Amino acid sequence: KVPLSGIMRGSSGPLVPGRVPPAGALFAGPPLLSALTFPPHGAAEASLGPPVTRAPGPSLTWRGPFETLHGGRGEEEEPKLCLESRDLWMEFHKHGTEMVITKSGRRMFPPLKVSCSGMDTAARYILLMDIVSVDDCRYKFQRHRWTVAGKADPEAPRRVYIHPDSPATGRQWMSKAVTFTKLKLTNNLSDTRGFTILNSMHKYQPRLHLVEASDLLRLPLSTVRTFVFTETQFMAVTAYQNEQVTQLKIDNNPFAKGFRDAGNGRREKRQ
Amino acid sequence: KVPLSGIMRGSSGPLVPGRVPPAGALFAGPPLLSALTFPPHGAAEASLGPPVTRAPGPSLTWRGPFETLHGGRGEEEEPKLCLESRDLWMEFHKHGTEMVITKSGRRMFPPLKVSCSGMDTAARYILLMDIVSVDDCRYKFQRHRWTVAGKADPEAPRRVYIHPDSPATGRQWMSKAVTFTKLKLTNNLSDTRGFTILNSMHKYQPRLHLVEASDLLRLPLSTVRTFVFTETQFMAVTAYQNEQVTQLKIDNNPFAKGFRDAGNGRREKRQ
DNA sequence: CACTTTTTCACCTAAGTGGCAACT
DNA sequence: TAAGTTGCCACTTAGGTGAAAAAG
Repeated sequence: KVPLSGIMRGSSGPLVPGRVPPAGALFAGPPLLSALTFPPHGAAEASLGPPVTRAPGPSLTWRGPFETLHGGRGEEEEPKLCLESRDLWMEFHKHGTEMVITKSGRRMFPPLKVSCSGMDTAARYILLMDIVSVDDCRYKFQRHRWTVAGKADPEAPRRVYIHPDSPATGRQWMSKAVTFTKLKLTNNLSDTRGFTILNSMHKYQPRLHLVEASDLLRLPLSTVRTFVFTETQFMAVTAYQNEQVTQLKIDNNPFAKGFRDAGNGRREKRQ
Repeated sequence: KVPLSGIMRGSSGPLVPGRVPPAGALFAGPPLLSALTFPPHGAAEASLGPPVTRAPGPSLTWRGPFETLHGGRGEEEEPKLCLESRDLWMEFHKHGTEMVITKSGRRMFPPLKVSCSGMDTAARYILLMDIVSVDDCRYKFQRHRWTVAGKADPEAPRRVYIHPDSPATGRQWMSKAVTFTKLKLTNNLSDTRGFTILNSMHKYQPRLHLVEASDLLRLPLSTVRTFVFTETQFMAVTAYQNEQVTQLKIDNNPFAKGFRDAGNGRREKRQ
């Protein structure tokens, strides 16, 4: 039970053989930066048809523009990401998920959580998340409904969140569900902490990007696979609009336990 | 004030240009592992003379065995690490610093904190910490004094703690003090979490190692510089022995505030 | 016995919640 | 006004303290 290696990396837990420290040198510089500047909604999805704004069926998974640069890998299995806690996401989704954004940064709830499969156990991967706008509209919430309230505000600076376990081997990614709890949302356009900047009252779609880090030497030709779970779409808000969404947050987020009723776990409907 | 890059790495804060994600591939495997298995106290310091067990003067800084593998860099400046909070360390040191070790892992207090200078702003470095025994003795605390109580117990498995910001550019290391707060000490020989394993009632010396990661391709020939601050030596204990040390901890560690007296910040001396 | 280690505890820090009043 | 945003609050989780008692 003693780890074979005596090397530990700060915040990422024990460093067993295969668990590796950061791979900076090859990652920096213009080539990768551009490779990581994933196309915005409009450009990226144009070739795939309009976005599924309301998703009645299961999630849509599609590939990014770089995937085609490498041909098929023959009989090799394809990496897959499966959304965890899908039931909870669907509960929110059917009411219209809302995520609070604040100046100081706010986590998402639920957090995006995926289980991985089909990866090359020995290959090294980087897992990224970004959030793109779903459409060109600004919304308002009136009479218990979201309605379009005009054209979208200017797009905020694009940010990419690299999962802190990156890079890791396929074996490690597949060994347990991967959670993006630490990602934070803000409406502060001049944020310097790397938080994801969104416009309030706009609709967004989180995306995950899987980058094969073994190909880092030949970036930006790396294989990049993009995964989209439409049931994770949400409206960015500075204060909750739909009180059914509020109640779902209170009922399911441990940090909001203080707002639950003692007995039945339900709060009296106010007003 | 807006970061130039929109890339953020999970737990390590914003990823500005030059702040890079992990560099795994080149880091794993036998060559580096052996390079990172720094020589134990006895072997490493043999050529430099006996360790300074009690340091009346300023810290001693010396270089590791790999440093000589690369010749001098001509007129280039040499990297330097300067210990922060030296006054506090000296307060502890003059009484004989003690650090508690537990099965579940305990932080150090004070934490090792250094400011960096003289680095190549563009080069990439990894900063490591390990803790080596100062001598071959087991100690006991009797009549308010530490005295030798026999020969040292068998050495615990050697562990190395990689600072979570690693690797980063010289510019980044030099931009603000670097703290090793998250390192944890344990006496659990079968620890699987990568904590640093120590023997209770033995004397230890923390060390910092600066590795030029630009040379990763040719490890283990990399330049490694080792820095030792003798005023950070400490005795590993499972319970504090010297009550003056206990009082210094209570007075200075925010987490121990509950044991401070309300008024004067001093607790009544018990028994 | 003498000495060291383990466990549990009250008390803290640090930070994630939605409510709400004040502000724009 | 009406709609949206901000700051502060009580409450929560999560985890870092030494004390004290219990155990070895």
